[in-house]
Amino acid sequence: MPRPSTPKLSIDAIVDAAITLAEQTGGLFTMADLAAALEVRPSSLYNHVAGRAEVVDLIRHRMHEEMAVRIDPRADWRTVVRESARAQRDALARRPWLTMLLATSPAELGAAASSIENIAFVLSRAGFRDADLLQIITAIDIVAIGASLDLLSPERLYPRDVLAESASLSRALRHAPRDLPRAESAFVFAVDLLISGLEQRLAAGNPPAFPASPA
Amino acid sequence: MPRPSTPKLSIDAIVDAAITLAEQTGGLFTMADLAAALEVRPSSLYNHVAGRAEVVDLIRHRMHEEMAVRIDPRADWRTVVRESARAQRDALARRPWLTMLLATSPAELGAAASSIENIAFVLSRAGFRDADLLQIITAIDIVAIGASLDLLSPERLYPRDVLAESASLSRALRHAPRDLPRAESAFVFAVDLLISGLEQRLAAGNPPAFPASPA
DNA sequence: ACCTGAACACCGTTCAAGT
DNA sequence: ACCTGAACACCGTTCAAGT
Repeated sequence: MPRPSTPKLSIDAIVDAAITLAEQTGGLFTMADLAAALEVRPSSLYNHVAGRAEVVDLIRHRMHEEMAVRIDPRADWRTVVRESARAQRDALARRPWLTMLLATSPAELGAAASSIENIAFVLSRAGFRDADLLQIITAIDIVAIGASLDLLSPERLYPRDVLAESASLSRALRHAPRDLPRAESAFVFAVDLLISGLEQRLAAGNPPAFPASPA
Repeated sequence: MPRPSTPKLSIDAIVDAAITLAEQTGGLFTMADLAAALEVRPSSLYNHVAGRAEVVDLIRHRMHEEMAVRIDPRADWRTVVRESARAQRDALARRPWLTMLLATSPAELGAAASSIENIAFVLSRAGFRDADLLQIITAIDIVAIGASLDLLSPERLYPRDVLAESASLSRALRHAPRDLPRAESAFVFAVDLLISGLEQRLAAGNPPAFPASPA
């Protein structure tokens, strides 16, 4: 029974199924699996999308929408930095294997632009130099992306025999906090370092060259 | 002429060719291409490696070796942090599309363990708490990995029409430094922020809870 | 021990045929 | 307009056959 009166497929349904599939299998989906999940033959998909690459693009677009945070332009800049890093990391952390899709995303940042505009506004008002704004925003990105990839690493990073010969390292591991997963607490720690560094930069009168830089 | 007196293939030759291929094509290699580059039929490869997955594992191992830095245990901790972040990012930056391989690497950190031991030693001697060492080391990782992925983003991130409506953002872009590529200067900036944050943490007497954390 | 050619299942994609 | 089945080129992998 080809061509039912009401279409079985839609772009949204395809993207939904692809994301669900990616979540279940851990990052890969085949057109065959995608078709099966939608109870359709593979060739039917091509009536709605140009190919697998377009499905990936659509997923990417969906993720960028998820990452757009509502930033209150009157909030404290520390809160804004912390919350935007958090929102971005959480969106990636929910599907860490898709981080790679985002990293290679060309320009696609239209959806996120309004939140970025707000971040830039808040930072600017807080007293940061125009010349630093892009770097600060990118630094937040870097930490969010790096932290979500870090999430793919196993909880125990070092084999036992390595630790036997590494006094400082094994001491570090023995004393590491256990209330949160390693990747989670490291993310919070890194963001706090970032904010603390920014505070110091503001306090130092916003120097053109970063004080710690030339060493 | 099958079976020449001297073998045409070796594991090292296969890994070398696979890396070269990955560099040229931008991250993907097929067994067919790999065989062709080695002037051999695809099936020959299976006399030396179990399959494509093992080649990927071998590449990963090679990269971890490259990332192991010689750390002078007597150096200043700031220098150590900066140099180890740099070494790790550069190794990834040379082949950014392989960063994903590293991110998912299970445990493989034997090769890097001695440099990490040295970093932990230096940080510990500088006065950082045992409970913070793993988080500091992971924060360095996060920035290095995030920065190398950032390298895959295009130089111009925001489409023109977006900028028209974003006053602060477009002002940020106009004033952004142009002496270095965006990804490069953002990496240096982020590492400097990290170090600056760590300095402040030391100066504050190494508080158990990070000062900036609860907000 | 190691290279080869033929074969397999699977992949993404195309397209004429149906309604 | 939209689903289908048959077909294509390509992929990773296996294996008996060669030396």
